[in-house]
Amino acid sequence: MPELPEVETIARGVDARVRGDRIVEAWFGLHREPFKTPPAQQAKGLEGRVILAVHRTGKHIVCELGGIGGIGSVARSSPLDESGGSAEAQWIVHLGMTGRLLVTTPDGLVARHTHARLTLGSGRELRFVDPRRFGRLEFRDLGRSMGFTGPGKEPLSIGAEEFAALFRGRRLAIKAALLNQTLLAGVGNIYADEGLFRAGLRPLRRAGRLTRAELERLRLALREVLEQAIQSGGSSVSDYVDAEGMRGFFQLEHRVYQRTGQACLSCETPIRRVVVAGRSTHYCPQCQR
DNA sequence: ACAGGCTCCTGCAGGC
DNA sequence: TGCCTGCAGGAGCCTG
Repeated sequence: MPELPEVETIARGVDARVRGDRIVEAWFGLHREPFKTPPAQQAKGLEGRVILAVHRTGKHIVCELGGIGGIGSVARSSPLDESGGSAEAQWIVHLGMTGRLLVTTPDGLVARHTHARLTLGSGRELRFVDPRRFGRLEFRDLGRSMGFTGPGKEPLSIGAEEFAALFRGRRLAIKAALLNQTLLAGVGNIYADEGLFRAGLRPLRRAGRLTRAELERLRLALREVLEQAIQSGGSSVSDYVDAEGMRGFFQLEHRVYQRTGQACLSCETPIRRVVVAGRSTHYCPQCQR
């Protein structure tokens, strides 16, 4: 399940392969509603545009697109800033649980559950594959709507004060709060568990009851684990692969996630599993208080 | 306003 | 061997 590190890895990989390329043709499979923008409208909006940059916001992949027509936007001398600078449109991809965004050669075998194929000027294709269809695709014309900013704060850059403020007065479990994308954007089930373990905090503690010192441990632990995971190319637990179809390696560094019953790597106490906010949650009853 | 639960969807594992 | 059930979960929606 792609979370911040996996999405970051994919966005970087896609950016490296398609930046400056033009979308010649867009094809969308006719499925019920894996789309936030109707498929026909997306295809119409995408065709002819140059991909200026691809980056991550929370768990979303944002493709910044130039205008239709002239190649002025590619040929510009000043480099494009991360937010897309003079982009005129955006294609926003959320991978859900099982989504993949792949850059392939045109003759590459079309995987089952391929819902979108963007044919690029270079001849390559950008493909969206999503068996479980929890993913979402959205097109935004920036002349008509605001650029995508994401729902919550970025865990890699948020400061201590702002982080603490997110949880103040909240009665829900800290684990549930971490999964709430309108607070922090990008943390999912794996990194919530791993961050809480590294911070030594029990997932069921009420968010608003954590001390300032505990919250600061959590903020730093999350940042550390997310950065390490990005270094490793993400975690491949089910079917996650990057833009090239390669698996990540951070699953080898998981200390609690999906280690129910196994010895804690710090104290050898068996790792416990409980359900919080409908999600399996793994923790060490000895190390986490 | 907030919190918790249900729902979508498919693939896979486990049990009989 | 083959079928069935249950489980995995991000996020939107509904309810209390």
